[in-house]
Amino acid sequence: MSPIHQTVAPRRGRPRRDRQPLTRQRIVAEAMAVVEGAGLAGLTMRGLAKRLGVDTMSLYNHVDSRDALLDAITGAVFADLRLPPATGGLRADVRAAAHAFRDTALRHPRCTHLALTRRPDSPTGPGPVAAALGILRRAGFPPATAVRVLRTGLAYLVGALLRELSAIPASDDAARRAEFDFGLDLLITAITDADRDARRG
Amino acid sequence: MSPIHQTVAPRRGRPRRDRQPLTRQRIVAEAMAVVEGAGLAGLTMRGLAKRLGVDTMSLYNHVDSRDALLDAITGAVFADLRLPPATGGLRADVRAAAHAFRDTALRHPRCTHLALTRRPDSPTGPGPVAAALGILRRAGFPPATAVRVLRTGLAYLVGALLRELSAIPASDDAARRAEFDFGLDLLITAITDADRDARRG
DNA sequence: ACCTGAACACCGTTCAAGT
DNA sequence: ACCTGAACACCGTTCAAGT
Repeated sequence: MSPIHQTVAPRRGRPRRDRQPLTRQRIVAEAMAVVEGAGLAGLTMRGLAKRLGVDTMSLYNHVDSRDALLDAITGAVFADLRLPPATGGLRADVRAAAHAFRDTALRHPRCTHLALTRRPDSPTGPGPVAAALGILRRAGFPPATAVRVLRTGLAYLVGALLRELSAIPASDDAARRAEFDFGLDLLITAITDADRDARRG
Repeated sequence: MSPIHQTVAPRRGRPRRDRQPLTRQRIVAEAMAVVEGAGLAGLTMRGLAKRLGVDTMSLYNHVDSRDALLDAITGAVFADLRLPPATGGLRADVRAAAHAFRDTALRHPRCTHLALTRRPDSPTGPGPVAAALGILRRAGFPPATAVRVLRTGLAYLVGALLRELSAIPASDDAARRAEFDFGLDLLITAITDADRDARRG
């Protein structure tokens, strides 16, 4: 970032902010930066193009529309989610999965807010969903029940994170974390009890 | 609605869609109808004014901005929420409160989606919040715990309804209702168990 | 007090033309 | 294949003028 290292290659024609070719990936990354900095309303195709040193219409060679760009941001948020390897302990694994989700959310709060509130229902890619289902299946839940338990957990996650993401400027991380864990542990206890009951009877 | 009953009073000047004075309430009600019919993106100040038979700028005598109008819609959605009188049974009362919330949501799905995803954190007016806290306090939860339990329940509600509202065209009401109740009962069991444990130790 | 029209400063996107 | 500029059909909102 120091100016000393800013060796600018000679340019022909109109000055550009950079020489890298425009790609879909660069567009999405820059769009995410704009959303994090200026909010969703601050993301315009014209402003984004200017930041990339490109004509507005060039964006449309890589992205169908502003709406498609928002979908791409949503995809990028969830692509960032990685669940840790399962240990076999139901409580520990559910906790770890929920915290991995929360960590991703806190890494890009505004983009995650966007991702969680867009229509397409499945809030995560197939990878993490399969992993989370695996945790519940290994604990002994039959397939249909595992899906319902997972959906219940996702509902809590989405609601809790939506609230937390909106509260980020207002309250400190430790308080928000305690709040998140209270509800999470309540839910996990319900899940483990349901699991125990299912095994018993 | 029948044309027979459309007795149109004589008019002077340019034809108007109606003669009622423009009020904030009429603006908000019409805006909600637009959102339900055409989605949030279909709500424009210009289009809304046209529907009300009024110049665009007249809206600004009653509403500060489009954003303020969305806040007003959010308020109207939650104003529609009424919790049934509590019976004293924790499970029955929590169930009834959650279903009252869901009923309101299903009455205006798109406006509720808007309301649940807007930044302001408290998703309900003070009335229902106090009532819900009362249910938990009467069950024996100390004040701080009651607040946390309530927030956990609200997180589930918000997440579950957001998902359900997006699924409305796709799946039938009975299936969605069963899905909602599964998670709700799981959560209520966790709450009643925590309550029992708190009373015991 | 409430309503209006013109004007301002923006938008996303289509299209035909460039390289 | 990718980029560009002009143009189209919109936006929300300010402001000064009407009643």
